[in-house]
Amino acid sequence: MTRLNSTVGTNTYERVKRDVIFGDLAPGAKLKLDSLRKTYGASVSTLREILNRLASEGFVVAAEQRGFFVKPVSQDDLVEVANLRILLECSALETSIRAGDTEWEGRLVAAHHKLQLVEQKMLSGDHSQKELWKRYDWEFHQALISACNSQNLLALHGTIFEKYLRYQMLVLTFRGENAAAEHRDMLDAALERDTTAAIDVLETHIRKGLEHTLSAMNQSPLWQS
Amino acid sequence: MTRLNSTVGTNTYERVKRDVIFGDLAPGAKLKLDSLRKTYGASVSTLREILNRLASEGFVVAAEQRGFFVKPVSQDDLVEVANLRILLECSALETSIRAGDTEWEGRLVAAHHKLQLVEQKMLSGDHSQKELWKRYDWEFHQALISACNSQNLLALHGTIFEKYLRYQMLVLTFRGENAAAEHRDMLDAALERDTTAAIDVLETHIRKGLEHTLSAMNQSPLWQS
DNA sequence: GTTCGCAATAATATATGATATTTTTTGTTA
DNA sequence: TAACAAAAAATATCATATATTATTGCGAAC
Repeated sequence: MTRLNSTVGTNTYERVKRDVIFGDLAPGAKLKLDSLRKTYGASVSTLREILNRLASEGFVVAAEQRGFFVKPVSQDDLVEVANLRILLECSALETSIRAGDTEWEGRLVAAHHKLQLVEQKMLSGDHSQKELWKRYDWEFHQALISACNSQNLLALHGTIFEKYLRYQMLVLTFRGENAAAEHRDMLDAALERDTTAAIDVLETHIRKGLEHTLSAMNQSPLWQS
Repeated sequence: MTRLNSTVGTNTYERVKRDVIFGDLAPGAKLKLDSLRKTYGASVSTLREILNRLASEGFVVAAEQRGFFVKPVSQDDLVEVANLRILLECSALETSIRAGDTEWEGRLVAAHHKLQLVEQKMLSGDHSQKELWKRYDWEFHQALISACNSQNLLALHGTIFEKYLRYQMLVLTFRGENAAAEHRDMLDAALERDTTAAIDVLETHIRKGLEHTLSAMNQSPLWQS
């Protein structure tokens, strides 16, 4: 019973990636193959396949002949990632609103409903389900752009979103009522097919999230690399 | 004497990637590990590392338990790639023109000079150096956006550019005087810091290239997947 | 006679442990 | 303290074993 996925490689890949994104593997940390072998219970070659994949996605840095490291974090990098998320997600949102059909609207309200429930819970003080919250956040944003008709764009956006998410998980804070309101506004604008309004809210949403994360990074001198 | 790069992995990676981009490995072809082992003279594990990397970059498709395939081509995919190139390259060009210094201008004129020389040669009938031409084309576009101040953006653009290039190599045609004129216009606009003009020419440049490639694909029914 | 289902076999992919190379650390001497 | 050699640790690569998928051949049913 090794999850639903069949191969050791795929399973371990997801575990390692999750551990990078959620900070269980610290930024900049050396990834010694032998240690990983013990931690994840996979062979060196299998782990190397995984690390190579993660390196080309940018979650890991590969240094020729000197092994692998968790990708370091920096404020500059965060700004780059946020700007890229704005560029990709806004562009995808525009075509998605234009092309979205009834099915799309259905996905939208469904995703927002689930997200909104968790957000309410967090607003009332229950911060126990951060991972679930972030998953629903991802699903909502994903639903918004899902009708953009470009697999390539969706794939690129997916990785960028995950990189952005990593920074959010590192500072571990919740922007509360504001973020929830922005999500509501985006849903409304999308259903009304008000492209410019939707894009506007989305850009603000990301920019505010960026500032929020940046100032949280400034608070603790850990990330000042 | 195995090139300048040290490891077998890196060298073979570049060879395989080149063979995908230049069509020596046909779109959709099965990549049997044992055959590859003979062709490239690297072990199966090393090759799997390479194919995993190429898969996450989108040059190869990995099918769980059924191996690897060269990424198929299609007109839809080409359109996606071209649109993504427009999105990324225009955005990068804008900030690059804004932020570029004298060093940047130097890189620009140097890159254009080299490109222009090869283009002249091709215009006068000498089509013997397509690979060099494409390399200079890449270097020129790269130089234009090199001052955009985002490693993340440059990396993403790099891969998209290579995917676009692959389609151009598959149809193997030369757009001639027009493309050369557009390159000249871009150089001029960039040096004059005329952002909108530069972006305008760039977008046209890519759109015309797209149409050119699409119609070449329609000519031969090979790519009608 | 053809098609379908099913076993046996071959081909292939995945995963592992062992070996060769390279880098890093340690310890000794000038 | 610096330079350098030897030892240790870690990476890169390979050959091989295991698990999965694809193919072939055969017999039963239509």
